[in-house]
Amino acid sequence: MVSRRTDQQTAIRAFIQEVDRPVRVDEIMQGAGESVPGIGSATVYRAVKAGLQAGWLVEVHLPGDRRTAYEMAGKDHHHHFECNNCGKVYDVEGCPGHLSKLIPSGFVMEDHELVLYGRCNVCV
Amino acid sequence: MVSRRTDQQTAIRAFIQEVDRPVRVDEIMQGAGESVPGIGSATVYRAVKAGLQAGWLVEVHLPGDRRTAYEMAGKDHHHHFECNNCGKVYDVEGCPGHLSKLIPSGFVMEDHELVLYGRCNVCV
DNA sequence: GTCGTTGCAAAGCGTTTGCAGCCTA
DNA sequence: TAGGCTGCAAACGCTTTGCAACGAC
Repeated sequence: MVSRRTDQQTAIRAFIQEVDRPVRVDEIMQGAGESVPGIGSATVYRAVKAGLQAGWLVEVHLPGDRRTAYEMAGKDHHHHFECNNCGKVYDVEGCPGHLSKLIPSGFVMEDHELVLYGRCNVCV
Repeated sequence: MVSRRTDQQTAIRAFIQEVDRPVRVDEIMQGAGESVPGIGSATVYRAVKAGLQAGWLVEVHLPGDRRTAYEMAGKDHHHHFECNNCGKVYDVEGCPGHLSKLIPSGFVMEDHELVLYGRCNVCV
């Protein structure tokens, strides 16, 4: 199975790369749809799944939102900030660290996920 | 609209209180179903929604799981630990703190959510 | 021309809602 | 008895999948 280059795939990847923050499927459809009108949701879902497997995309799960978001992989370790007003999600660099001291003895920590909430610089 | 006490409501609340960790609707149905066989999912969904509004329940969102979990409200500030092996979720006391220093200037932090992953003491 | 890709529509999955009958107060 | 509560099934929103037409190579 050799993959082929199509306008849809190109537009989807270009859009996600360009916005540089986690985006959901509906946003991708809208964004990539400006380059390729009429793009179908199944195509976007298939593209992000392929991106995840290929390793250039990662999932971002936002508590309270049933819809999965996606962003480019390969960034430095970071977390996310969701604006309580406009709903946009931003990357935040840095990490509190030393989290393994929080867990009970006998448990082993392998990873963590942190989401901050508040108001972004536009909505303050 | 005066609420009435029913076996289902009692069983649902008793189960959630008893397990003392976040549980999903399917788990509640199974657990409460031992006291009240044949309990319907709609009843559980309506009960947890009522619990949220009444304030004795809080939602717990687990990244990567589309299903919302619930636990008793009123606990001290805490976070959650999900076992990568058995999938169970445990409360972890404590908090890294000083998170507002992570966000860009111009942003205002109002809240945060942290989930740790790894192996619980049973699955190590 | 081959066969991976696309868009549509149908199917899945968790959750919500309409409704007739049940049961608490 | 009144009207809130329950279970069933249909409806919903997001995501996945089947399928015939399309188009990259």
